[in-house]
Formats: sequence, C-alpha cells, structure tokens
Amino acid sequence: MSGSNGVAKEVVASKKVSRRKGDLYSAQCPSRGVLDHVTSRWGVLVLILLLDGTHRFSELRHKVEGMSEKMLAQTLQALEADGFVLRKAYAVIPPKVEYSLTAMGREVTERVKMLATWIEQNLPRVAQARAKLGRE
Amino acid sequence: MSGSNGVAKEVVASKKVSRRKGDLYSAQCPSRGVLDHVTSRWGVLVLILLLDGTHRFSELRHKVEGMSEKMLAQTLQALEADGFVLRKAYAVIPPKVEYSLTAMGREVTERVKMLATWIEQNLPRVAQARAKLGRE
DNA sequence: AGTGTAGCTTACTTCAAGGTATGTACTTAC
DNA sequence: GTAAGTACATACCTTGAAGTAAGCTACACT
Repeated sequence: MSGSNGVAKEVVASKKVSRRKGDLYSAQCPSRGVLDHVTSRWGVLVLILLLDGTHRFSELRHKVEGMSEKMLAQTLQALEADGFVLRKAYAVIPPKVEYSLTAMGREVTERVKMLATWIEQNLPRVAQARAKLGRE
Repeated sequence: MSGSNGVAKEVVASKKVSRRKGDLYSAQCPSRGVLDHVTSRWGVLVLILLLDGTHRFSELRHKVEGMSEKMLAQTLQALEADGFVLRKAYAVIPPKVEYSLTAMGREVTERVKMLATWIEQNLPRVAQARAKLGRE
C-alpha cells in the first residue's frame, strides 16, 4: 500500500486534503469503497461464480443460497459501476440478461478467490485455534 | 415477523450439509464468518498494519484514523479468536499489550494485502470505468 | 381473460454494526 | 488531590445494510 510511493509530498499545500501516508488508512479514500464492494458478503460469491463464465440473473440468484433479488441486483450494479462486471441485456420477452466479468473483473476476482480458497482450505486450523482459545 | 426466514427451511433438509464444490455458497458455512472478519472494514487495515510487525493497542488506534477504541478492541478480539492475531499482555501499570500476527495470520494477510494492493494500484482504471458508465 | 415469466424497482421494516460517552484499576507526575 | 495515561468494558443510541413483499413490463401460452 504505502510502498508504491513516498509519504505525503505535494499534498501539504491544499486545505483539508489528507496528509496521509497510505491512503488506505484515510477514511475518505476511494479504495475503501471498491474494497467494500469486492469483499462484500454477496460480492465475493457473485464474483467467484462469474469466474466460471457468463451467468444469467436467475442463475446467480438460484446458486447463491439466501440472497434476495434485491441484493443481487444491487450487488451486480455496484460491480458493474466499478467496471468489474459486464451486463448484456437482450431485448426479448421475457427479459434475458447475461452477466460476465470484464478483464479487470477477472484480475480482482482471482485475488479474491485466492483469499476465499485459503480460508476454506484452512478452516480446520481456524476451528482448532478457536477451540484452543475458548478453553484458556 | 410472520416468516422467520426462508433460508432456515432449506437448511434443515439435509444432514450431509454441503455437497457443493465450495460450501461458501451455503448460508451456514463457517467460512463466511471468517471471511467477514478478515475483510471487514477495520479488519483489513489492522491486519495489514500488523504485517509490518508488533504493535501496541494505542499505536493501532492512532494509525487507523477514525476507528473507535471499541471497534479496535472488537476487531482484535475477533481476529484473535480466529487465531490470526496474537495478544501479549504485560502485567505492568499502565497496561501494556502487544499485538502481532500468528503464522496463520500472516498467510491470510498476505492474500488480503495482495487484493488491497491491486485495488489501490488499479484505482485509476476503476475511476475510468465509472466515468464511462456514468455517461451512457 | 387470466396466468406465468425474467429482471428488475420501490416501499416498508428490521436488526446489527458501529459511534459516543462513560467507567475502571492502577500508577506516576504535578 | 487531581489530572493524565493505558487497555479495555459497558450502556445507550444512531445509522445503514439487508430482508420482505409487492408492483411493473410485455409477450406467450391456455
């Protein structure tokens, strides 16, 4: 994060602008919003599903257990707005809409998936740690 | 109020819980809880800070601007319970407590950081996508 | 005529995350 | 004696994220 470039340089001149080192630690950093979308409860699941390929709205809704239509629509819109998801609507009745990942979307999702996969695979270790700490 | 929730019904049916590829898509999967802790608003920041090395409570609080003491304590406890963070308290006055990552914590955090770094570095692309979609 | 369908939108409600404010235990410094 | 520092706990309250439910479109089927 703060590694890419130096500490605050020219920022000093401005008024209320953040004098932060890494902007991740400043509350009004836009990275935070994107991170929130990508790591949101439903966002993670939708993204990883789309890594397999194009899916229709109803397919996604059916696959992700417990997600309401409202949340699916909302999640997809946020991810589309960020340029991670591509929406392709066909002018037919009943409606048909296909969702897929953009190139950018695939890049983030790969990283998201790495994280998710690690957690799934290491869940036993976490459970063990939990049990151990619970005893003490 | 009338309908407690629709999810519960589906869950009851199967004893052999998840025969899915990843149980991430089933609502009651413990992976989600861990994922939520790790990718939570404050969790991400605390973890990445701890990747640099041991920090005291007050140091963390000071570095992550906008985080209340309550949230810091809560976040640290969740991460400690999951076995990602090690808490070391010294019996001195005034109190001194040091927090660091466990081996497991370092593994997850590296993945979290990869994701966070990607987002920070590709923020311009996201902004561009946002502007483009906004026009249409 | 009525029903179903896919992909939403909108209105209403609920619940928990998170903010604020305070207390505590103990010591050192003023 | 009182203020300040440290690492919390606890109670209270606000905000917003997410659930529920209904409506909408426009055609095709019965």
